[in-house]
Amino acid sequence: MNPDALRGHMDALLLSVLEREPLHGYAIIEALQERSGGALNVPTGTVYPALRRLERIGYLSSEWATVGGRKRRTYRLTDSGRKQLQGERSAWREFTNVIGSVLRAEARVIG
Amino acid sequence: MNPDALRGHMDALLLSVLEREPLHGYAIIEALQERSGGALNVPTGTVYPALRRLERIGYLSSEWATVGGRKRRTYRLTDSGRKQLQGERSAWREFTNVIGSVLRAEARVIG
DNA sequence: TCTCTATATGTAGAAAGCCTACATGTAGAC
DNA sequence: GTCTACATGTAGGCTTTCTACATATAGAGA
Repeated sequence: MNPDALRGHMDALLLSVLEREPLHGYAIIEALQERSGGALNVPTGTVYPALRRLERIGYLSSEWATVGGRKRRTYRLTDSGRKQLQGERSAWREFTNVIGSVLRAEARVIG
Repeated sequence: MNPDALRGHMDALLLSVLEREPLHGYAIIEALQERSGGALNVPTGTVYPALRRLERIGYLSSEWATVGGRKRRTYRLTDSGRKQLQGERSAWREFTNVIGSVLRAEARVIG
């Protein structure tokens, strides 16, 4: 998949995988792979800065934990983030409808 | 619609509106508005550079014409561009499937 | 005539976000 | 001792879209 196509949809993906339960960055990357059937391989250089950005905005909160001798920063959806996720979902539906309507127009006559 | 969401999909949109017939830039902008039900208002500063880029790549060819005293640069799909459009369409389907599968996963248990 | 709108193309520079590449460190298997 | 999986992070580059501006003709209407 063209990686640039993700632009502007990363937030929706991250908020979405955190909807069910809090996860740390590495687990988020794995969750994206699983849920996408292996299609999404988002690099760490994309995920970690994005998570920090979402926390700065207020959609996520984080706390450190040590599990099996390894440090994890676990992210959790805030109320604001949960609300935002709803907005992202409806924006996604609108987006696909709009682009889809143009791509499917093909030889159809408009007017 | 969040304008940044268009990133990476502009090419598909432009190639798509040129599939039926050659059009000049201004008409392309109008066609995008019509086909999207008014949702797509792509600024000239986006369209004109993008068209030149697509021509440089080889997906489009262009020629000048004068209609009603006004100069138009009319763009037309090349064979390469027509082929690319097919690729853009299947990439779009894959893209929506992948993102959609993550966004719809919600409370569903994976595994 | 003057003005305003629609038609028509284009550039410069900013903004944003995703990517590549690199840096660092622990745990456990072999 | 080495290699892989786990785990987080930064710096800088790259691409593309956007905003704002510049330019010009045609035609309607006052």
